[in-house]
Amino acid sequence: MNRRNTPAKEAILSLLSSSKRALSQDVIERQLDIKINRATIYRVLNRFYEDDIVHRIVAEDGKQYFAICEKNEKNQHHFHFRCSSCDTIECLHIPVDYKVPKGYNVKNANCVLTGSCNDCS
Amino acid sequence: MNRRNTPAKEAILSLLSSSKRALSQDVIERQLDIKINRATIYRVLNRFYEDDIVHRIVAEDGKQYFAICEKNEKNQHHFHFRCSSCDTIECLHIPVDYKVPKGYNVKNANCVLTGSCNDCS
DNA sequence: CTGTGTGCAAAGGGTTTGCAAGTAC
DNA sequence: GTACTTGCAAACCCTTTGCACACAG
Repeated sequence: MNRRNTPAKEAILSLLSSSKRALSQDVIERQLDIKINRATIYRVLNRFYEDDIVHRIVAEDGKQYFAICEKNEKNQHHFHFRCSSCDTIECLHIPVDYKVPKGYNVKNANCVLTGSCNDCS
Repeated sequence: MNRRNTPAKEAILSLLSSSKRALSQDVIERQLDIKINRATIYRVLNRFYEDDIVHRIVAEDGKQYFAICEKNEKNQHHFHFRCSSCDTIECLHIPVDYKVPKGYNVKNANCVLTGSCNDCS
């Protein structure tokens, strides 16, 4: 399964790279300079996710948000903060600390704190 | 906005009370003895949620799961564990420990660890 | 030229809503 | 009797899929 470079991928990757926040498909579509189809955006994001280029957060609103994986936190679970006022999600760079009962195996962590951020408080 | 006791509410509350797991609407509908409409189940669950009778978890699959609030953990955020093999969610009774940057205000926490549980490992 | 990527439209799955009929109190 | 509840069907929203065409390598 080879991957090809296309304008759509470059645009989405560049947008994610320049954003401090985790973005959802609709926000990405709105912020892109070029018009890219909804389905294409999802396909590109899912490929980035498979290739560990981005991580995916599912928030309380049931929507998926995507953010670039920073090198030093790759495969490292961290908290996310969702501001319900400005409806953005940001990575808090705080590692998630937990212990699970014996026999349990954790593969992924989806931790989102919701409230109001510094700008909105 | 008064609340009335109805067979639907009693049945759903009793099912949630007897379950060790957080349940989604489809599972609730399937496990109920009496037939209750999908929309009604959601309305009852949302009312329970407003009244702090249950808490709501949104998992990576984007679905809502509901579990009875235990007295001693009311308003206390704890981890949840979702087993991707048997597709159940359970409350881990492990408090979520975090600190947020200055000016941030946390109202809710939605923390789900995903992996395989003791039975499925 | 071959196989990956894209747009479009439609389908899918979970959740909510409008409305008329039912029922708790 | 009044206001809350329910069932039904349809609407909504986010995400995925099928298919034909476009295009990167």
